[in-house]
Amino acid sequence: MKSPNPQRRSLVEELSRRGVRLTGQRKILAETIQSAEGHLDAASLLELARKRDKGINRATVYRTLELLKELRLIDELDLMHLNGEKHFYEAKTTVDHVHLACFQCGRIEEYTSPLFERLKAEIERAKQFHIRLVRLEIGGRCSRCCAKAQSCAECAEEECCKAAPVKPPAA
Amino acid sequence: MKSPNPQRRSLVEELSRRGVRLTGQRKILAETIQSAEGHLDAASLLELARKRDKGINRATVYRTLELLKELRLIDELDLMHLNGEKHFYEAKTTVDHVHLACFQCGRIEEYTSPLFERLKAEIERAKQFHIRLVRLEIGGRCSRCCAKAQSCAECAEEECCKAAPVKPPAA
DNA sequence: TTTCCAGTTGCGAATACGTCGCAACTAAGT
DNA sequence: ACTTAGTTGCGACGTATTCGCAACTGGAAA
Ligand SMILES: [Mn+2]
Ligand SMILES: [Mn+2]
Ligand SMILES: [Zn+2]
Ligand SMILES: [Zn+2]
Repeated sequence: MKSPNPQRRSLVEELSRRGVRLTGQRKILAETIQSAEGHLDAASLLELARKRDKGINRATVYRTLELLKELRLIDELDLMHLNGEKHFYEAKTTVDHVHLACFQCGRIEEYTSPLFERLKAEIERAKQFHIRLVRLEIGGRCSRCCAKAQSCAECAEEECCKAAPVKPPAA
Repeated sequence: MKSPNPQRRSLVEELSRRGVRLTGQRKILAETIQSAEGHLDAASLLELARKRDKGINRATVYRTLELLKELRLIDELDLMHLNGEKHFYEAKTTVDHVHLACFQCGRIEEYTSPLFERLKAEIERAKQFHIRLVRLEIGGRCSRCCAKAQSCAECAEEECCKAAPVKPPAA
């Protein structure tokens, strides 16, 4: 579940570079997001941040997430609302990635593709739309859960998910 | 803001075809969603449905949305949470479409592309992931708002959105 | 260094959105 | 018509997020 691409600068560096006031809370929150292995929701972020500063408040977490979103240093995700309506956050990576959420086991996978980049470029051209951020989220059944399923009874009026052979992405 | 592709059957037809109990409320809600010009949130759907049956309850709206989602007759959208955390709903179309939300004017545009279809196919193959539903949402500035902007001062450390010439999508 | 203040924080109450349990109701099969 | 499993209305509840305001503080200026 780790990001497929490294960030150029740390979130904290990026904040000071942009003249944002660097409070203790912001440093802790930014570093916590950056070093998290997965995708954090606001509550988990608060919990982790409190290990470093017991006093950090929930409102500050939300305000900081808003700030980082605005500055496009983090992305906000739904992850298919597999469990409640909360949102998840991750430090932006150098190249956008797709999120795949398995409805059966809840695992989240990530995927990048030149085809995704081409699609974005096409949209900008065709619609003359200036893209600021992109979210491609997919729900379904992961390979592991597909393999476990004996038949495709769960697939409901649809061709089996085990049919396709593995093949490397072609741009 | 209307769907770019027609549905094969009406939602109500689809419900009875699948042996779902057809209550008055479900008929009204399904028809309301289908005939809506835009993307409805739960509150708007309730309001519209109440024009036909004053008694319809909020809980029924949420339960029906859940049902229609499960049956994959509607899609759920965030539309970039331009205004609150609510979700939006629309009848599924024959081919998936991208949603483009303008942060400046709030307009929602839709877009389909063979490239999008190719990307989905690639993901299914490469990750052996059985896709059940897809949500590609993009936030940025629409062509109208790009045209209105004198300079790209708002674009913030980024190339201007007016640079690219119009070109038809190439699959 | 010390001063200063715009910007930030903690707090608790408020809001927004969605969910639940349960008794009353109804679609649809017999 | 009878029956009953599934559905609804209702109001209370839960969870995620926001807000107003007084106290605090980063960092620029003196
Ligand atoms: Mn990710
Ligand atoms: Mn959402
Ligand atoms: Zn799985
Ligand atoms: Zn616009």
